[in-house]
Amino acid sequence: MAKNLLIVESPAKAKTIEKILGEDFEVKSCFGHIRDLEKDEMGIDVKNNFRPRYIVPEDKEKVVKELRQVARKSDEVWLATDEDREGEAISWHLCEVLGLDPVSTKRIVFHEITKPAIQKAVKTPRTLDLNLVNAQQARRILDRIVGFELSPVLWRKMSMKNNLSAGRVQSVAVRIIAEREREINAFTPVSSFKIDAVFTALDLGGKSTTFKAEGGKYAEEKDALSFLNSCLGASYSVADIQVKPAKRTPAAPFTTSTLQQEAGRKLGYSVSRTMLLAQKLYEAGHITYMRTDSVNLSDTAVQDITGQISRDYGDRYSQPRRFRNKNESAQEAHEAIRPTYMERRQIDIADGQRLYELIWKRTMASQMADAELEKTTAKIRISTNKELLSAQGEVLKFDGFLKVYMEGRDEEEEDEQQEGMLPPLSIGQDLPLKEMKATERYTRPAPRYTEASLVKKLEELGIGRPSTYAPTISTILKRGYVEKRDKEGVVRNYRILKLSKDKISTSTETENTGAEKSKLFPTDLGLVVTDFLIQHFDDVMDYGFTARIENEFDEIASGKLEWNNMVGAFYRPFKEDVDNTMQTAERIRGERELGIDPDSGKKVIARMGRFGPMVQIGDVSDEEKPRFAKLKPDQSIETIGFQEAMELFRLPRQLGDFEDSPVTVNIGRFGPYISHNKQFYSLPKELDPYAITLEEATPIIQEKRLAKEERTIKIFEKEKIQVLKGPYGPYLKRGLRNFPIPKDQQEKAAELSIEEVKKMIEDAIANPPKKSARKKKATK
DNA sequence: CAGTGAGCGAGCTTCCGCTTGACTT
Repeated sequence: MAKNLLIVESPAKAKTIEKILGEDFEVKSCFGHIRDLEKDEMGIDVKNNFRPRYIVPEDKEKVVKELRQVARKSDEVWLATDEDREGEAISWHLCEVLGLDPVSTKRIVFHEITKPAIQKAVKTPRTLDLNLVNAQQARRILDRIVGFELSPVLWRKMSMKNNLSAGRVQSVAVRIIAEREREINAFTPVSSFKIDAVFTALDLGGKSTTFKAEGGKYAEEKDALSFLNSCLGASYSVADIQVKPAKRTPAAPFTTSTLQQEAGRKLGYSVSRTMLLAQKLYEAGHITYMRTDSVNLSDTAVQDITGQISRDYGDRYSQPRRFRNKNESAQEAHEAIRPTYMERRQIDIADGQRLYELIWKRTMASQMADAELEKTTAKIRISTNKELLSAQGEVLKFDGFLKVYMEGRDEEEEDEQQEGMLPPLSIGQDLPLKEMKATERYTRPAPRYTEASLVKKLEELGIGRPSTYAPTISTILKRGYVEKRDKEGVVRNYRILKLSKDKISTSTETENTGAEKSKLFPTDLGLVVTDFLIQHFDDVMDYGFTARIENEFDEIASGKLEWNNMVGAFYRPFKEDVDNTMQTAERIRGERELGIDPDSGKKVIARMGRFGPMVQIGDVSDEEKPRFAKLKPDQSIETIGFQEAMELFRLPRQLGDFEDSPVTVNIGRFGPYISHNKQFYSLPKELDPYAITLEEATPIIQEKRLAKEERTIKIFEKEKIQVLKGPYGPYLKRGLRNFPIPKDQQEKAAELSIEEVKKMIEDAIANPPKKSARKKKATK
């Protein structure tokens, strides 16, 4: 048995370190936190100065048991958890659980897993920083208080009884989405007319080529038109040329958040997919740790990278750089995300190759030379007019880092101006005009968030940590506060005024606008809950809340503040808000009045109901019962109009009784249908669900029933299994699902026993058709 | 693919951050 036990957080790290340290050390991993607050009564003894009650969670018992065994047999235990607040706390919990003295136990840290770094760390151990541990406890306890006090408020005040939750991170994440949505809803596009002209000139080879120049913007069509009019009969010449050098600098190597953003933009991955693949790459030893907020590269890594650049592209392309973190809250326990060996281009993980390549390129580019450009601006004079047109061109003089990598762009950063090449021009040169246009362009609202741009925003606000970005998004989706979906655009007209061959013509064109793919939309539930939380807990919902408490955690870490005092100062007013809200606030309904129903004279309101967003005519206090209608999936309490709401009450329609049971028409997920006696009959396309009568409906029911009888071979009433005749032979139906009958037994379908049928269904479930086979069919 | 939508009240849910497998469909 080794003399020393060294404990790290990650098992992948443990393996490598054990090789480096040799026989004197046994290296074990604790798999992150090993203790957490008990769930009963928050796990906090509020009256006793917020004394926390920690327990070892069930899934960590095995790990702790093993660590205890090894620790007992070792002479000395070394704590080598990550160098940040959480890591320090994990080490402290290890002391508590393993019976080590927190004042004398050896604590070491390293930022890279190389032989010299680890040997140096072992030579210079320190002891636990208990102030830092206390800062972590304050963080943990405060998050528990916020989450476990706010969530029950929602359970009490929301009529929807699914498991709602609120917390310092998730609730602000939903708020960001909600506010963007309202910004978009409130946005009114303003149009203006942008002038651009196309000229012809000779290129370097003496061939005729065209280039574009831009003019001014006009708010009104008539002003744009009068400008074009003023250009009739004009001649054009180069008034001025300016050439300026410019450069572009590579982006820093990846952190968790930038990797998630870039993988989203370039590969279309969700943040959880990115993290899943990155985890695989890390475990296989291909990349450094994937949950980090540091842009730092170790010295050995920089050597490896610059060496690779020189070999691949020559010394001119190599330019070692140090990147600094913008974000002060970065805790820098790890390096940036980079390949462990730059010479490795291909990896054996099929799914991970594209992500690996992205990381490889970004890492290479970060240590490469700037790209050098030459920007040319030419001013073009109009003989009949004082205005100048401006043409811009860009020439890449030296590609530098662009040789391997170009950072992707978010929608909001996109500018419409794209710079191409300009032909050689000289001052005074005459330019023949090919055409000039004034195109109507509309202002656009800020785009909805993608998963990755939400992560970016959260990081900017200092909310959440690399290990929680992906889980936070999963949580707000799972709770139904937010949905990820596409939105179809709407068609809009725009005007074009064109000057060509000294004549002006006008036309109206159409464009599709507002279409979005895979974006985050708030649900009515998300909007209503966010409003409620802001109304009653504006401090916690504030975008600056996390930053403010982080400052206090830092003060605790530096010994200037007692953690219990800090938590107490937050708790007292917060708890008062919670108690007041519990007692006084009404049920959350998110109510909006839409108008008055002309038939009954009663109020029409949209609100949140027991089963989700709904419209209601009248009130429960009225003599007559109120009428209710559920909103369709694409409708929202926030935006539904009166007419649209009233439409919802046209269905379902009761047509009358048939065979002593009511016949009802409605529109379902798959189109209009009739329901009768718990059976559904779809409506032929030519029949209008709003106009169909009982006389028209009954034949449909009878026909379908007849057809069904003809198709039925056998029914097992008790088990609700049917044997049916299909176009390809007999098959089984249980509930809504169909199951095949094996070919050799199809002939005796009518004689099948219940045991045989049940077995067939079990077999079919156990051996589902292969995915690839189904996919092929679907794509055909 | 129904209709439900008030309120009562068992017994349930919930946070953030650190780590991976062991599960099922």
